Amino acid sequence: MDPLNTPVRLRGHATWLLGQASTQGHRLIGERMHAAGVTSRSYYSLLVALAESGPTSQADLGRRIGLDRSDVTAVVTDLEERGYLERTPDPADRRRNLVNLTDSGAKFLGELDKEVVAAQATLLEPLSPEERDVLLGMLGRIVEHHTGLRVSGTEER
Amino acid sequence: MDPLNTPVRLRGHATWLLGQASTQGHRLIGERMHAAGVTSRSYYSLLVALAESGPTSQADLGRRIGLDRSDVTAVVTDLEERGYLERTPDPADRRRNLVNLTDSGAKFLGELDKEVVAAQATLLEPLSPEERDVLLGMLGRIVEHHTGLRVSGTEER
DNA sequence: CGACCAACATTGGTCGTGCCAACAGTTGGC
DNA sequence: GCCAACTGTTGGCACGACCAATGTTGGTCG
Repeated sequence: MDPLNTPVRLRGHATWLLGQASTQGHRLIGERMHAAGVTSRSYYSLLVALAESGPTSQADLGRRIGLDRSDVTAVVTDLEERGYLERTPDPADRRRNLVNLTDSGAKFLGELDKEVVAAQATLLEPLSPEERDVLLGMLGRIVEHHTGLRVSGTEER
Repeated sequence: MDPLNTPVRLRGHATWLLGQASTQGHRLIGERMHAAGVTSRSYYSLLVALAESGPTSQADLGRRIGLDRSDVTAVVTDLEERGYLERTPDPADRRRNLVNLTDSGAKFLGELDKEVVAAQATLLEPLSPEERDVLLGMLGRIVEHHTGLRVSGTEER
């Protein structure tokens, strides 16, 4: 790519800028994740969701992070083989697998988390702390508006 | 996806918000493009680049919009079959194809442009005009910082 | 109680996009 | 005149998103 000659009309569109910025962010995260031994971002999302909710079914995990059930199966299988989580049949509902985060899984998530947070800082480097807040706020409103998700305003007060 | 239960830790990350916002933007554009008879965003990018530069080689087009030479070939072939552009061998350099935008191609680009601009407005709906400028400015700085592209500050002065 | 529909986990497949490798033809510099 | 670099083209791989079918279990309604 030759960024210096990108068409002016493209550079001015919000969708193009968002796509570029998103790509850069995913690139930064991808590099750090790969160094930590993980190839896909889904792994991190799934572990985060699991840590936040406690033991849950795979379907629930998938719904919360926007991952298809079939893909959840693959990720869970891989993470289970690494010893980061366990599958146990739910005694209350034998259709479900109760997915459980192990100690080493929690530790691994901690490492990934450090990488992810560091990637955020690198991505937002050219912005001041105040600007970063403004940016996150506006992005949150956009996402909220188009998905129904409540992103901002939940932390404080 | 169940956006209401997305893990809090994910929702706060800039990369996640950017990814979601970018996805929404691409979805909006995709819908409108599909209605206009085009399946991929590359078509629009390529036509824009071509309109801005005048007749050029395929390699040049690809470099400017970040598309691989092989993929450029496919898009150009398709657009040529639709009559939106023409391939003519460059007499000055027989390796190259001079790609030329036809009248109907320019007209088609005009239609696509309307859709794309409308999609921007829909995406940024929850933001005031001033906020949109701020957002585009910050995104531009991020992209510029990580790619070397000069996005902002070129129009005015 | 039995019949029916919905949800679960799993397997297997499709599709779009980005990217790389190889190729033959061509150019320009040394 | 030679060799490195470039061009367009074909073919392929990888990855993510997505969908369909299957066997199993849960809940509901007659």
